[in-house]
Amino acid sequence: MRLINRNTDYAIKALLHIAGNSSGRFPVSGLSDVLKIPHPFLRKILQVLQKEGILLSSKGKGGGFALAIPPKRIYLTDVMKIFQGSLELDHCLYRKELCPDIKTCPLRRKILSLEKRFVQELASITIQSLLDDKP
Amino acid sequence: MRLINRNTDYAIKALLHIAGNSSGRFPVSGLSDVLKIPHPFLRKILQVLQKEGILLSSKGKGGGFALAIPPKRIYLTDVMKIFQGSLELDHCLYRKELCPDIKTCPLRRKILSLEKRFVQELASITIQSLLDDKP
DNA sequence: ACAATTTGATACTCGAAACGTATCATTTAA
DNA sequence: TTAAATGATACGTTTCGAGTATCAAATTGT
Repeated sequence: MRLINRNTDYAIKALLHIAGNSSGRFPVSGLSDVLKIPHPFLRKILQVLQKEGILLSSKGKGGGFALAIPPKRIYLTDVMKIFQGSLELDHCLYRKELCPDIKTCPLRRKILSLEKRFVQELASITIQSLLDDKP
Repeated sequence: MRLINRNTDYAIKALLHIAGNSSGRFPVSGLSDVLKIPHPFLRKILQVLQKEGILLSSKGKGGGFALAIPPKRIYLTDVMKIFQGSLELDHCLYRKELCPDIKTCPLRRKILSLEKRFVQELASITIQSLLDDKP
């Protein structure tokens, strides 16, 4: 079972680093060294975060990335949605289509109710709350 | 996010059908018609459940599968473990190895505690409880 | 002006896992 | 003895996650 994929994981690590070291701009090269994430891969991730309005970027010498919004407004679930799509736990897939007994399937009903609470708890996690938790 | 994969989903559907219609033996052919699951695929799934002690099987004419244990002792999490491996939500993978900052990663710590409660709730679901919930 | 450094955009490769099929052997009831 | 069932296992196909490669555009220090 995979709750967090690598894109999300790397994105969170990068955001934590940026949020925890408030100097101006963070170029990918520095981040990829510190976080030990392949440079081109991290770069693609940060570009996505920029498009989504979570990071600011500036080109050229002295350029790099910085937070576009304060850490307490960057939610883990937002990042997950960006890199992993919907947070729904059950897809009830039936060969490309929705499962035909989506109305009556008791498994689906149970899972949906558990899911709701779980996602609510997940939704309370922000970059700021993770920073606060750091040992 | 994929909580339940197809093997598990099909397995649960089959178990629900068998548990909900107490006649002697259920051959794969009948089940695959009713549940609209490809015959050879379902067959492989039921064979696994037999090996795991959840189903009994008998060969030859009039043969088929039946429950080996009562529905209230067949747990969703057992079936998930059989077909999906460990239930852990976070793997903290870092290129095939464990993430190097597994001790300090604040994301991991948070997720672990949420996970624990979630799996506990999942663990209360049995074939019997799903049957009871049926509309 | 220019060279170095940075991001923007996008196409591509690679491998593993999920999903499903095929086949031959064995058992059993009628 | 034959038809109907499972046992065992190998194979194929598709999808997706993970990571690479490359060219273009912008910015800054000299």
